[in-house]
Amino acid sequence: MRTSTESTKKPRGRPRSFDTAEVLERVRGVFMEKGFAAASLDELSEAAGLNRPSLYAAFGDKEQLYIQALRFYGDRSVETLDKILAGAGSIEQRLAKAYMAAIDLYTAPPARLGCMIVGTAAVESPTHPKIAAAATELLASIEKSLERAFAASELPPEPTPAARARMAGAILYAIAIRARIGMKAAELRAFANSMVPVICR
Amino acid sequence: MRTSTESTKKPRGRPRSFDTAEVLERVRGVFMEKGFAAASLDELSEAAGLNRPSLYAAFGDKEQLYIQALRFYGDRSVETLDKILAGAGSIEQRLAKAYMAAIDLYTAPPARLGCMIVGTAAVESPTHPKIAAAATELLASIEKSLERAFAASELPPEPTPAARARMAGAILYAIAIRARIGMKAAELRAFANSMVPVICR
DNA sequence: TTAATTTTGTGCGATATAGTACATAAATAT
DNA sequence: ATATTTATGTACTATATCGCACAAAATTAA
Repeated sequence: MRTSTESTKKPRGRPRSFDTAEVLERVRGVFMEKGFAAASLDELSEAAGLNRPSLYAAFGDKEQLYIQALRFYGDRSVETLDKILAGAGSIEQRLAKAYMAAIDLYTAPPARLGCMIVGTAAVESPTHPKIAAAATELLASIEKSLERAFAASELPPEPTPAARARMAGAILYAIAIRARIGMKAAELRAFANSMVPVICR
Repeated sequence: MRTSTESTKKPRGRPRSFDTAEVLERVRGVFMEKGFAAASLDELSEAAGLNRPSLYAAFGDKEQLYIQALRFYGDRSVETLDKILAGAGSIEQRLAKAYMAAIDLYTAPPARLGCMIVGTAAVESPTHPKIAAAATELLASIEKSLERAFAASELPPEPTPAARARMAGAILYAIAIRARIGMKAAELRAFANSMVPVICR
């Protein structure tokens, strides 16, 4: 019986010369720096290490490629967030840890590119409904993850877990924006740390 | 003696057939919908009602045109914000009013395009330093405006006016992002209203 | 009226860009 | 071995995009 996770089957034709995850990661780097529209397929295929026809055959057109890179990035981010929030320590400590990890990612040298969802997907949303849908879904996942953490915490019930999650999410998005516009990591960390007790009051 | 505000002098050659403010406003609409890179000069000049060479002569290249539209938008936004924050009512009421005005702007039909600074300028920042500089300046103006309002209020001094301003600004940016990704005005208003007492505690 | 000055608009050119056709290469199935 | 299948890479096409040259138009200065 064939399951969808059965990956040890030998494919029929010539084997691929690339690893999907690595290509999506490299492609994501170009999209993150330039945005969707300004990233040319020449740059993308060069960064990916394979040429345009192979890109098209494997991922479809530019929009589909972008969405796959976005989902790849977003899913891993949500996973990381979940792991940190499910870890040890007080909710304040875990939230702070999540912010620090996000800031590290958003300000990773050499450039401070922020978050792909907030930083480039949002711009394309009005003209690319599929990108908007993916971005909406990912932000919802992030806030669900935060909400679960608040719901499982011993905080007062009054600002509801959902309200706290919206607030914590808003701070995260603002951090991403500020990173991309040029704010340094140290300043971002100070801001995030100052917000943790406000959210967890 | 000639002052820089002396505008009643008769210019020398053929008079312009357009109003600068109106052109910048129309151009801004195109940039807001498509973003910087995806907005073509053909679309821009058509929306502006004048042809490309006139656009170039009057505003310079695409980047300069974008920056002028951004500044035009940003300066007016800061002005409006200042006016609302300097108005009557408690600081809570004025902050809420400022958020409601921003949400009206961000969700103005037919599309929900959010804020030009947060929504499109941030994306271009890594590749266009001049746009990054303008965006940084404008966000600083917004936060200065908020800070002045908090400093003049009777709130407890403990979260400093600057800290409150960073927080209020972060909420504003998150609203802009969520608007552009598709969140409805009613939901945004509920979120903003829930945040006002937290900021003004 | 003539010269000087600035704006306008048609049209051009160089470049780049998205997407694809087609022949070649590398693997498995029989 | 031969056929089948999938991936690769060169080369191509159609389009569109940015920026500008240049002549005509509209105004003021003299």
